[in-house]
Amino acid sequence: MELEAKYDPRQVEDRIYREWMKFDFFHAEPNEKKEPYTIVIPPPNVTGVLHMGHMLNNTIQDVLIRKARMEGKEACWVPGTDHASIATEARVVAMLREKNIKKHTLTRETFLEYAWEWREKFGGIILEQLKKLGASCDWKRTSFTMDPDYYKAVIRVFTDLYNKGYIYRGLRMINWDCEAKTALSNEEVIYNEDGEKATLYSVRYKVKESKDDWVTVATVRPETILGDTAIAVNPHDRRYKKLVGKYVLVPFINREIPVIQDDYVDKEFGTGCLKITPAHDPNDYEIGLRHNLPVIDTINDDGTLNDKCGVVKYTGIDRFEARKMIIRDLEKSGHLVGTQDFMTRIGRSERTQSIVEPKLSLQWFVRMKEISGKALKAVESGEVALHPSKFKNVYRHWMENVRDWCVSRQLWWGHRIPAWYFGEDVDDFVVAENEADAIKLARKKTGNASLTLKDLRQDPDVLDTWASSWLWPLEVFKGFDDSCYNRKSGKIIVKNNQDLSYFYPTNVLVTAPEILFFWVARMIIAGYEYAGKKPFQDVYLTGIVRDKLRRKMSKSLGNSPDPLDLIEQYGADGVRTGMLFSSPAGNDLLFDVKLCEQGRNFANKIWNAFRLVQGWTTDAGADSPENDLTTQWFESRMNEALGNMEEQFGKYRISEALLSIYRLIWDDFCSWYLELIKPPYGQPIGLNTYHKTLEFLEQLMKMLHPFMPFITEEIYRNMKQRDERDYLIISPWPGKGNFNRKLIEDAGEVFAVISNIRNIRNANGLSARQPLRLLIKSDH
RNA sequence: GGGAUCUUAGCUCAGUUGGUUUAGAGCGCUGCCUUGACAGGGCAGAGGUCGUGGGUUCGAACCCCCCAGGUCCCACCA
Repeated sequence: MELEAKYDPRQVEDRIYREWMKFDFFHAEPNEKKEPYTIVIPPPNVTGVLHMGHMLNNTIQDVLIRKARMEGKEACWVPGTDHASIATEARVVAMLREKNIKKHTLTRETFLEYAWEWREKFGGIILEQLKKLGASCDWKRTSFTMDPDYYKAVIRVFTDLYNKGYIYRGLRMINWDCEAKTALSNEEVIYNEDGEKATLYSVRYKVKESKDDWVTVATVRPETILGDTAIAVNPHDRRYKKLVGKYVLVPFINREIPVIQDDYVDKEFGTGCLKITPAHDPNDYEIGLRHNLPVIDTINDDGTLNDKCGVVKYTGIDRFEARKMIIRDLEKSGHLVGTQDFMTRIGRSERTQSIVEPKLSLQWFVRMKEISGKALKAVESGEVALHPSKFKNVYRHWMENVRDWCVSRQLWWGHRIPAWYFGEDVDDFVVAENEADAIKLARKKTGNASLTLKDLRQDPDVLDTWASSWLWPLEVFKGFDDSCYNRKSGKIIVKNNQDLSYFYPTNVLVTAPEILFFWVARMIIAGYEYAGKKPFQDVYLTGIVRDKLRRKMSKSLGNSPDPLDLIEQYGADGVRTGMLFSSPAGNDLLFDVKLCEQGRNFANKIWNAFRLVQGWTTDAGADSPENDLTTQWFESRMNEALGNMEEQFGKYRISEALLSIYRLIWDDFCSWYLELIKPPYGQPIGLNTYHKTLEFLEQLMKMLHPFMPFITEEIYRNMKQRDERDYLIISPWPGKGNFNRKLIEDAGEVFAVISNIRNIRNANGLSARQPLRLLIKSDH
């Protein structure tokens, strides 16, 4: 067989992947004779495309799952996608806008039809891309967070949490996106890094029944003045002692509001007086609660002022336009006493970029403190181990200060909240898994047995995406299936079905630190709450993929290479090793295409080593004691490296494990071993040495396979005649072999001598290229 | 403001409980070699008072304190 001197991944990778698929090597089933090894993929956004972060993340998962598979474990890597409610809805809205269709002109049903259509069209792309990377996922288990069973599970869990008292509907200060008309979680609000320039207005309020006494406050949001219900000063501020208890008048409308004392107020800031607008500022809201202040909500959902503001000319005007008008009017009326530039941080919606308004709103919340206790302990005690462990501190800090989780989103794409309203009162609702149950409950609650579905209105909102993805490790194994939970006492406990009891808890979760709280912590909570068990043993937190200048890779910067282009150019093997060459857990990865080039070069090096060995002829008489010694040395060296790799894998030091095998192959095998045993051109090699060399090559391919699955499989299949189903991907991981440290050390000394000879020859202009054994003979 | 973490060769990072590390790797750099697997190759070499200043110790890159700088997370000031 004549082999090309250049290894071309394009002629190998797709073919090999199809062969693996043909024999169903990726699929795993409960098998009591084998130990399970499970990974669930962090489900990418269903409409997303592969980016460099995915490449890194999924390469690591594939390395781990392939190694486990070779170790004889029942290796199950569950793939899937996330419906990603906000992100996907935003994309569908944008797509419709291009067609000149506005979302609000559509019914919910029509909009969802468009969304599903969109999903059908683009939903599979990212999974196909993963196949290009070589991901050996159990595709038969592919899940989607809005699959019918998954949808049911999410609703079931919501209902259960409500029944247990962990979910409540409450008036809370939330971040409001006036453009998308939706609540945002804190995590979805972004702040400009350096802060932003704003104007701080000094506005004076007249003290009631005084001749010319005024109180001056500072504000950057004069439009909220009309919602003021108090002025607060610090209790220790002597300047204002005499004002406390008096009333001042709100400009324009002359509402009488009290001057109160609260520790929150900073004496040093501005004038030391703070206007209190409970409806439009979180801190003011808290102060309002403490002092029983009325709440006057002056801003509509779309950001315009409403009639509660009390001034007709501002009603219906957008808040920023109204601000301008109010400033002009304050100036005219003599209330504005000064302005100054001021650096502040302005929150913007991650999706729409519009400025976020704090707003009081009825939303659904999960009481996090009550259900997160076990999850905190699990990480503290190491029952769930974070890698690197420095994230333990971060995790603890967050869990100890966890806030209630606002789970409702004013969107259509997602799991619709299973609450039904039957009246105008805040308590006129029921929570149930389905309409039939809802009617029953509503009849009971109202005492009206003739109530029908028509009398009920389902909550229009959907659940936060994470309220579905936190069930991922359970529901991919159908944990909330009808047959697997019991409803005695109205509570749900996941019973172990066959898959679940075998594959759960999973072994490791590989994900980004940025979603440690959104997702990882919540999965741990859900795991203990519903299965009574942790969802995974280890959490491997990857770094962020950055460019050479340490900038985060992003679409807007245009500094992110297209992963598929990279694969086309360097092969999946090359890209995988490129990603891994520099990515210790938790450290950011400074990506450089040169690393992929290094990976591709490595593939080529291996290919040529194979080409050399494959071209040899053999002769039983050509074996020599020198060659025997050489094979003994290499065997030792190889086993030493294998031990190192095992150790590194145990600590999730994947890139170091790769470096071990990289050096073993490049330096020890190619540069020393092959050079030492290489027969003179055209001459045969000793039969024994030859067989040993093939054994070595095979073991090296095994050790490298998790990292570079394609080229190793190709060589494995081609190095000798094999059975139809004898593939490297399922071949056993090499057992621990002995190694002779003395032999390795001695060889090191010998090699140093040889290097020295080479140097001398080099200096004398003699060829250093000739086979090492001739070199040694001629100089000794 | 609260917390975490980092600072080792030109770059990116290892250095495990302080003593075989006279401080290592990969890439880069410099020089030399090149018809016999591979120029996408081979060999060799140069490069670091381990951020600053103290301290503990027989001994510190490693432990303690101070300072300087970087990164990240959380909260957020009208």
